[in-house]
Amino acid sequence: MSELLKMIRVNQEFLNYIRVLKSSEKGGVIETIEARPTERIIGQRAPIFAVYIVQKGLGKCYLTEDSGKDFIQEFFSEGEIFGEIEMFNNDLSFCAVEALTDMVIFKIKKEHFYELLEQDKKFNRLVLKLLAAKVRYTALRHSFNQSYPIETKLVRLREQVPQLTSLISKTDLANYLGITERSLNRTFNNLRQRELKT
Amino acid sequence: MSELLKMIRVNQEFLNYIRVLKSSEKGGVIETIEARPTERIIGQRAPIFAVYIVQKGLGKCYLTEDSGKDFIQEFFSEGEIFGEIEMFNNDLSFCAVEALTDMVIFKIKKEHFYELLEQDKKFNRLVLKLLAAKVRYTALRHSFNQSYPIETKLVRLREQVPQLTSLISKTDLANYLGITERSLNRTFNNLRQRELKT
DNA sequence: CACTAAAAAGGACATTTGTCCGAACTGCTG
DNA sequence: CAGCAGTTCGGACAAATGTCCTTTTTAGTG
Repeated sequence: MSELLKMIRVNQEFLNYIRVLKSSEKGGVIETIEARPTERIIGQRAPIFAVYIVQKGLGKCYLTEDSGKDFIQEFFSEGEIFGEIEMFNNDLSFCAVEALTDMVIFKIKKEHFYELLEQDKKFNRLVLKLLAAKVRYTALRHSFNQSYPIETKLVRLREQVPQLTSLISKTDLANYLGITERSLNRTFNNLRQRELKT
Repeated sequence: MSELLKMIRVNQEFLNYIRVLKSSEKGGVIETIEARPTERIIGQRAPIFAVYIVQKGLGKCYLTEDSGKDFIQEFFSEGEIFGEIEMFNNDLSFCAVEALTDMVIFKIKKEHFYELLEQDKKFNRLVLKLLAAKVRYTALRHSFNQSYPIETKLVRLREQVPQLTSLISKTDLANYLGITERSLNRTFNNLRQRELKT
């Protein structure tokens, strides 16, 4: 469970297999692109023509509500895929994806993605698996987020990611937790105070 | 989007196809079971040996946090599948599923589910599609839930499900929204007050 | 129809979180 | 190093939500 709730998503197994494919005779369908920090790779409500798999670096997947608030769904890193959700129901993207560090990303065009799904059993199975993991992760996170006070959430994050605040800006952290920066700061202070006393 | 955020999940397309399968020569692998209100179909943290598809009735999928609070992930009705998430990663179930009304449910054992995935392209595609829809739904709901006050959430639900309170108990509603019953009542009262004034 | 036990609702107060804005800090530039 | 612009932080107050427990309602039962 703790593994599953990691805030920074990775999928080494999938990445490995993409690399295998890339160096096979069919590897031509797998392109490589790069992105610099703050660069937007896909936009919210945009039509999607390819899936993307993170090879290196860190990105965020977030959506902007009508109220103007941003909510971060996931931070993803090595092996995480995005754009695939939209492929299956021909939907517009519900998240924007933006680079936080320099990123290197595999890109597979829609038609080739479909081909792989149909013709490559292992690929198909890995995609099923990763979708299931995303459902599970998203559901558990939602439940956790609703059920505990901010302080508990922060403590958990820090346990997972010791370099938390150096990796991720406070604004992003607040948007990931669905709270304001003010509340985030306050909670950090409370924690610090309490830790000093012991 | 409004369609996607329906609180009571259905999947007519999938149900239709299961019915087709059921009356095909391979239909033997699809069993039918029934459940009465309050009956638990799968338990939290239990190993799962089959997937289930709702044919009729209403159920809830919820998980109990360490704190003792219940959080309802979904209400599902016709065509919704459950137990499939656990199949792919060999996990224990993260939700319990319980009947709210009389239910009729298709049941497909693990090994037959795998067979179908491998041998039936259409089935495979439908499962991919439905997993993607679940990710999308879960993600959008989480974001919405974090971003708006209780009142907004309640108003939306009532628009969707006019018979809201007769269909679903207040306790369940509160657990679906991740709030206490007290807050739910208060919000209902506020709404009522305001509506009387106009 | 009065009486009671159980369930649902609501009052009073505490706590948490958000909003608004001024104070403190940072990194430039002249 | 003074002065300034942009950014971050935190104080003061407001609003939302939770906790606890009493009151009210409901649905039986003799």
